[in-house]
Amino acid sequence: MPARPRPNLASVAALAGVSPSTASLAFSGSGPVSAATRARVLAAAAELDYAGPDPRAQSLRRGRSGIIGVVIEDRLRDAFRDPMNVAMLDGIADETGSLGAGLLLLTENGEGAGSIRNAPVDAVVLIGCSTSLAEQVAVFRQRGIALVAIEAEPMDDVLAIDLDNRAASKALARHLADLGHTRVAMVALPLDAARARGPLTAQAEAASTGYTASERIRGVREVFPDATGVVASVSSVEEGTVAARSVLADPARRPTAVIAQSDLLAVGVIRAAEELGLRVPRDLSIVGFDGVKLDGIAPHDLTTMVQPAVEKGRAAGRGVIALLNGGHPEAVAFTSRFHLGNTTAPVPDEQRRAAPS
Amino acid sequence: MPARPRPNLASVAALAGVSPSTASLAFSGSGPVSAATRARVLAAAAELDYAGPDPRAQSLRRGRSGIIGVVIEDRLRDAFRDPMNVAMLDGIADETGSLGAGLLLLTENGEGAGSIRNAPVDAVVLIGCSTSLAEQVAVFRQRGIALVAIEAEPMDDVLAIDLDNRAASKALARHLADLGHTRVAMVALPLDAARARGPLTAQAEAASTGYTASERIRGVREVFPDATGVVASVSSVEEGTVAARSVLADPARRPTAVIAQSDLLAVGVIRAAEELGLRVPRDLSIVGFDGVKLDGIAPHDLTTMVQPAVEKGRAAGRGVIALLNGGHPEAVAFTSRFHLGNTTAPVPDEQRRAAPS
DNA sequence: TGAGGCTGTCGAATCGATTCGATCAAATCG
DNA sequence: CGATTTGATCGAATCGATTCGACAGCCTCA
Repeated sequence: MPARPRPNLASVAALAGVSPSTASLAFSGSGPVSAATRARVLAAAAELDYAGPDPRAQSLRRGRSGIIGVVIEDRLRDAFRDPMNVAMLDGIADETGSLGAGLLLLTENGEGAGSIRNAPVDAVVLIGCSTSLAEQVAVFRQRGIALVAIEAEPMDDVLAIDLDNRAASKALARHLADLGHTRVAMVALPLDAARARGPLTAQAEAASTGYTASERIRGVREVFPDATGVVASVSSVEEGTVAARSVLADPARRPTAVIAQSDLLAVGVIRAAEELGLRVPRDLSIVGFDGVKLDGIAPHDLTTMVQPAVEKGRAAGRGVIALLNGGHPEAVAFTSRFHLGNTTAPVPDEQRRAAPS
Repeated sequence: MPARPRPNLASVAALAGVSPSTASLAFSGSGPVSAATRARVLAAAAELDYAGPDPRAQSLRRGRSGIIGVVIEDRLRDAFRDPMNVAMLDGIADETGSLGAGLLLLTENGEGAGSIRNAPVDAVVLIGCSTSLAEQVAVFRQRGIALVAIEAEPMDDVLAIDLDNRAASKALARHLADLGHTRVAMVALPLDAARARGPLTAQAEAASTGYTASERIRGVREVFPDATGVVASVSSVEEGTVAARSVLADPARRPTAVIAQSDLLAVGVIRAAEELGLRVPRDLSIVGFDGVKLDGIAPHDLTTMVQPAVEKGRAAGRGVIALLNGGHPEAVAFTSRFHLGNTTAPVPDEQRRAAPS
């Protein structure tokens, strides 16, 4: 067998005795083709083992690839550990699936071939991306690729899907303030692509490119201007424990409340507190963010802000579709809902006295 | 501004005063081009706001899109809830990332435009796919797309990455048998794409298209031919609880041990057992599968088989690369490792007496 | 000085399909 | 029965880049 070349539409057309244009119509179904002709074309295709029009050629000709890129500035493993990201992805898929488009996972690290800038996508959704992506965004814009960003610094020609991170964090902080807390520490999400773990210094805060983390910090600072904190390297329970250990290490300057920037981190903080023999919420109040349904933390019920993650993804998906249809969708802003659990309590009297020292 | 058309390589070349072929060389970097010429071309590109060669055209010409499809026969939300799937994905990305290729998430449900069969991918990795995908696989084969399947029924021209599901499950069953258990129930992974929850009937078992689930059942049956069971609709803690409730409902015919087909399900079983006031492992032994690092189940330490999920993904990724390079990689079979936790114990005497009834 | 080897550049074919306008036959209408 | 509409099919241009072979200079070495 001489390993004949892969069949193409032209060869199928030739075998069927029709022109390529007719064969194309027979496959796409759009256009007047007699039933007999279509049958002949399909038969020829079957005989040649032809699988249908080549998607690559189609996408060139049509100018559409049917692929939507999702830029995740993180290792897949880390990104998907956070249920929020998965939920958003699912929301996007929900909406764009009807369009018959697949989601292409793009991570920034593919430095080699510059995979991000060379991806044949029709649109791109940026999830939790830092402003350091500006360069890539510029390329997408040049290419005329529709852009949607979930929780990012506002950018021209980028449809923004936002969350009230600042106000929501402020509400949590206020809740703690109302309970009498004054010594409050934060466990923050990564501030930049480097994702280094460490103390939350003014310097690190100023240099932050992480929009979500920064906004949440700002919200807290509106109530507790001088709150200290540490930065986690990823949103996970383990990382929360590690971060909390350093926050709670010194009994002398131990905070009475910890504001974790995600529920996963918050659970980690609870674990660290338990390790140290602290009772939650009696000795330490803890709040999270996201509203993940966590299991395994019973009897605790985390006080947190519940955010509509799937809805954010859906909105992004709808935005993509609207943009691809030439529409001008408007930015969407979601709000979080306060959930009062049992991980916060008033500051005990002896702590209260110690506070102003 | 007359909204001039998007620039292409030809227009850039014209502006730079060179031929398109030279301009192409200037961009690709492969080929002898004088520094001066390259600079002129790049300057022209900048002036026209040209973002570089169009990926769609490149992929047509080159016959490669640089995209690797990952077929997940499930809703994204459900698939990514299971850390095993995420780990595999991460492993794949690890290896193929060097190739500068992105991962395209393909779910079977995109019935509309037939997105799966029309995806411009160079290779496809099937994860946890049932044999009902045979049709799609045939299309990929026709297209000359490299195929790798993780845990699937062996197929021609599909590189198999396998796990010792049957032997591993048998080992777990044997462990329970050695402890004296005879009344054992299974909580199985979904048997087909329908993912219906329900009892594990002989009929359902025979009709199963889920390779992994079937293999694990068979392994158990080699020790406990008559074990009963239920089928879960997805691998998650909640679903494990739901499934376990029905398994443990009737005190008269309650099993003394439950074999869950995933650690997530197993944790769900533990929860259900605790709900019913059963002590684990004293009243009920429980084993899982996967070796997920689960938190929040302390003081329990699940007895399970630890499987190398990331390594499976890596092997798949390497297989993809080898196939794309025209190689003939060999099938890989991974083995699981037994982990003895504290969720299994000998059958108590009173139960033992009741058993032969 | 002439043959041979590089280098830099260009022409033209090619990847595989889509689509607009043209053509031609058959069917409908007045 | 001639004119017009309708339906099916075909030709040819087009999408945007890559790449092979050819060609012209220029340098080197005998």
